[in-house]
Amino acid sequence: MSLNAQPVLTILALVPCGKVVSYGQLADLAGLPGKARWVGQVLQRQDTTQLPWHRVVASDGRLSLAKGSEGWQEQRQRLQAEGIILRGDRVPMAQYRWQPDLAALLMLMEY
DNA sequence: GTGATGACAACCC
DNA sequence: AGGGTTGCCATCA
Repeated sequence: MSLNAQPVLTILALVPCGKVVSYGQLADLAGLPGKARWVGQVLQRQDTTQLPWHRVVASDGRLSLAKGSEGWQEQRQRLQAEGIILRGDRVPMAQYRWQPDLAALLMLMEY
């Protein structure tokens, strides 16, 4: 049986504007520790047009798309549009990493 | 079953 | 900072 991407998509939808999460962090929050790469596959396959897909970056703050590619540029632009200031080609994770608050955690327990 | 692939991550020079 | 290595794991050919 293949894994269910729903939890990942559900949690991604909770990431607030101006904040980002890493693939591994998203996997952890979805109750799938160690499946960071799989999260990447999900974002690539699913229709993310209604989700904040651009708020998912690598653990070191880089955008996991070919540097200079179309998608890379769009993600970069979207992040900046939310007030995120990139340093070089990276997002300063210490400053912008999303830390779910109590309210968010309670929401996660609902589904 | 097996090997290759990738929108990952943690190390180690 | 930049580059290479290793571990990881679902998919797919």
